[in-house]
Amino acid sequence: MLTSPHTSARIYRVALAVPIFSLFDYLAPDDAPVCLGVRVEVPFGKGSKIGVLVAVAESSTVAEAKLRPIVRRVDEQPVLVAADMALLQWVSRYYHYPLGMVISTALPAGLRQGKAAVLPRARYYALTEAGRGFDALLLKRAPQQKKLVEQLQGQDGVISEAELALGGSTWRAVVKALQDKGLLALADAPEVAVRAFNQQPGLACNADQQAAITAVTESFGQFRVFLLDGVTGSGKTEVYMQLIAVALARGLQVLVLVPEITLTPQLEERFRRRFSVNIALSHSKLTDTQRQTAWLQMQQGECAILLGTRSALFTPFKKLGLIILDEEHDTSFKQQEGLRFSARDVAVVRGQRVGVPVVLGSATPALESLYNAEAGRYRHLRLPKRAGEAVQPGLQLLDIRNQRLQEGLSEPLLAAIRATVAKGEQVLIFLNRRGFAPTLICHSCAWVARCRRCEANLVIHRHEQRLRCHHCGSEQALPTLCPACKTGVLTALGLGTERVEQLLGGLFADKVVVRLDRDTTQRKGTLEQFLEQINTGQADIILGTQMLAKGHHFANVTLVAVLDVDSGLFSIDFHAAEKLAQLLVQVSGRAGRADKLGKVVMQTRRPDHPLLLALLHSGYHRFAQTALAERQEALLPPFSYQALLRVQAAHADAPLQFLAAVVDLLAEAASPELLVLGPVAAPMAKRAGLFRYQLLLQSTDRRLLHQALGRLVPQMEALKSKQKVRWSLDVDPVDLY
DNA sequence: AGCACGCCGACT
DNA sequence: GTCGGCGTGCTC
Repeated sequence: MLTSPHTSARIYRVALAVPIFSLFDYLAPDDAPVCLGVRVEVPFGKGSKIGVLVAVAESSTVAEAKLRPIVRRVDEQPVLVAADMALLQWVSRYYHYPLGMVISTALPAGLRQGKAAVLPRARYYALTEAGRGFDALLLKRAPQQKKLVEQLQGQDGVISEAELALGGSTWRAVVKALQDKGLLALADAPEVAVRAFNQQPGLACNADQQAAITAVTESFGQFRVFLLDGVTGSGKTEVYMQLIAVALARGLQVLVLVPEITLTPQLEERFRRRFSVNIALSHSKLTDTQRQTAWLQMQQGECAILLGTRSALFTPFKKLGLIILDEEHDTSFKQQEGLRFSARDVAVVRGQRVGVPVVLGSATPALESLYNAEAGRYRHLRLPKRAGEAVQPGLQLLDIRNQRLQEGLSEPLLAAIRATVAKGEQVLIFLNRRGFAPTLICHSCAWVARCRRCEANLVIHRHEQRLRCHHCGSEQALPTLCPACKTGVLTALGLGTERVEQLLGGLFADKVVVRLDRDTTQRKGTLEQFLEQINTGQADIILGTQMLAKGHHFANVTLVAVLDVDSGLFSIDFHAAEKLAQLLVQVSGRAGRADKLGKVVMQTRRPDHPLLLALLHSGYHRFAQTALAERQEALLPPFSYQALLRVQAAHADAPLQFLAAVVDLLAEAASPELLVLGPVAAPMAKRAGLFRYQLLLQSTDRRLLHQALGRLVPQMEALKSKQKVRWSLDVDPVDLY
C-alpha cells in the first residue's frame, strides 16, 4: 500500500474553547477549498462546538478511529485573517493559555456561538451623474436638499444613513426628494468609511502638545511607542484628537483604549463633537449584539474609531493606523481572571506587528513604562504644563498621631472642610473601603464576625443591616447580640465610607453629602446622576472610593482629603507604593481646576515616610526614580520578569502537594537564573471555601522564564495531583494576591 | 469549559 | 424506593 488512510486524508486542525493545550483534529471535506480563519462546527463529545480552523495537515497523531468529519463550515470569509491569528497565537504562547480559549475571548459572543458574521445592512447614498453636475442654487427653496447636495459635491463621496441621521430627523424625506429628482441614489459601501468631513477645528496647542503631535505624526506607518507623559489638565486628550484627525485624513482607523467604562461617555462625547465619522464602542455594559456590531464594523472598515476597554483590544481592524491607550498605568488594563493579559503590553505587540505607532498616555506613568522610556525603547513625550490657568494643587501631609479622631477625621481636617464648604466650594473625601466598618467585634468576649468561606472579616453594612464578605459575596443579617457569649455588646471597629458619611451628615446637617461607591452606584445611571449633581453644584461634600479617582473632573472642588494613606504604605506587594503614589497624584488632579487653587490633605501616622516625602517635595517623577532604584537593587520588575502560579483546591493539603511536585519538576531543569519562590500560602489563604497557595517564578532573563513555563505547563497537565486542584498562571502579575 | 457517569443522603 | 448532590474523566 502506497498510502494509508492516515496520511491520505486531509486533516483540519481546529481551535476550540476548551482548557486543553492542543488543537483538535477533524476529517476535512475533500472537495472544499482551504481557508484558514473560518469558523467550523465540529462534533465534540456528545454535542458539537464552534471552533476556528487554524491549520491543515496531511496526517494526525490522533488515532484514526477517533477522527470525525466536521459538521459544517460556518463562514465563507475568515473571521480572523492571518495577522489577527498571528497576534492571538503570540498571546497564547506568551500567557501560556490555550489558543482556543484566547480566540474565544477575542470573538464577540454571537460569533463564538456560530451566528452569521454579517452586519445589519448599512445603506449608503451617493450623488448620481446628474447630481454631481447639478447647480445646487436651483434648490434654494429646499435648503436641506441644497445643503446635502453641496456637502456631497464638496467631498465627492458617499454618505451613510447613520451620518445622514446626524444632520437631523428629516433626512429620509430629503433623501427621498433627491432620489425622485434623480440626483441621489443608493451606493456601495465605501472601501473604508473613515472620511473626517465636518471635522471641527482643533484647539490651539502649546509647544509641548505640538511637539508631541509632530513626533507621532512623523511615525505614522511604522511602529514606535510614545509615552505621552502629561500632568492632569495638560491637554492629552487634545493631542489624541489631533492625532486621530491625522489618521482619519489618511483613511486609517484608530483604536482608543481606556481603563474604565465610566470614562467612555466623556471621551465619546468629545470625539463625536470633533469628528463626524462613525465611532464604535466596545465595553462590558453594551449588549452582545452591540459589541458584535462594533467588532464587525471595525473589521469591515465601516467605522473609523473604536473606543473601548481592555477586551476591545482584540477587535480586528481593516486598516489600523494608530493605537492610543489612555491612563496606561491603570491596572484595569490587566485582566485578572481567565486569560490574564495586559491590554497595554499586548497593544504594544499589536502595534509592532501591524507597524503602527502606539501612544501610551498618563499623568502618572507605570514604572515599567518610565523605565522603557529611559532605556530608549519608548519615546518620552512630556506635557509638563497645565493648559489654561489651572494651578497644580498643593499636597500636604497631616500628622494625625496623638490627634483626637472623629470617625477617622482629625480636627484640623474637619476645620479645613468647614472653611471650604463655608466658601461655597466642594470637598472630595477619599476612603478606599466601602461599608460601615470592616470589623464587628464583641466588646466582652472578643468574638469577631468572620466569613465562613474566606479567611476574612465580614464587613458591616449598617444601612441594610447586613454583614457582607467583600471577597466571596456571602452575607447575613447583622446580629444584635453576640452569637458567642450571648451577652456582650457588639462594636463596629474601623472605618468605611458609610460611617464617614454618617458623621459628615451629622456635622454638616445643612450641607449635601454625596457618597459614591459600589454600593450607592449599583443601579444603572445612578453614577451619572451623582456626577450631574456634583457638577451642577448640588453637592457640598463628596465622599467615595477608588471610583472617584478615575477621570472625573470636578470644577468646584478645592479640597481633597485622603483619609487612610498609611494602609497603602505597608503592603507585602511591592507594587503597592507605586499604586499609592499614582492614586494620590490622580486624586490631587481632581482639585484646583480653572482659577481656583486646590489643596490635597493626606492624613498619616508616618509623616516621615520616604515615599510620601519624595512625592510631596519632588513630585511623581522623582518618586518614580527612587522607586525604580529600589526595584533595581532588589532585582524586581521591570529589572526582572515574573510569573505567578496560583493553585486552589477544596482540600487543605492538595495545593501544597501539587506545588511540591511542580517545584520538583522545576528543579530538574534548574538554572541559577531562575528563582523559584515558594510555595507559600496566598495572602488570603482561604477564599470562597477554597484553599490557596502560590509559587512565584522570577528571572532576569525573560526568554529563560518563558522556556521554563513552556516546559512546565504540559508537565503540570500530566501530573496526577493535578486532578485535585485548579491552577492558573499569571504572567507579569500586577497583583501578587 | 461542558457534560456525562457514578455512587451516597433526604424526600414523595 | 428515587431525585440529586458534586467528585472525576473525557472530549479530535
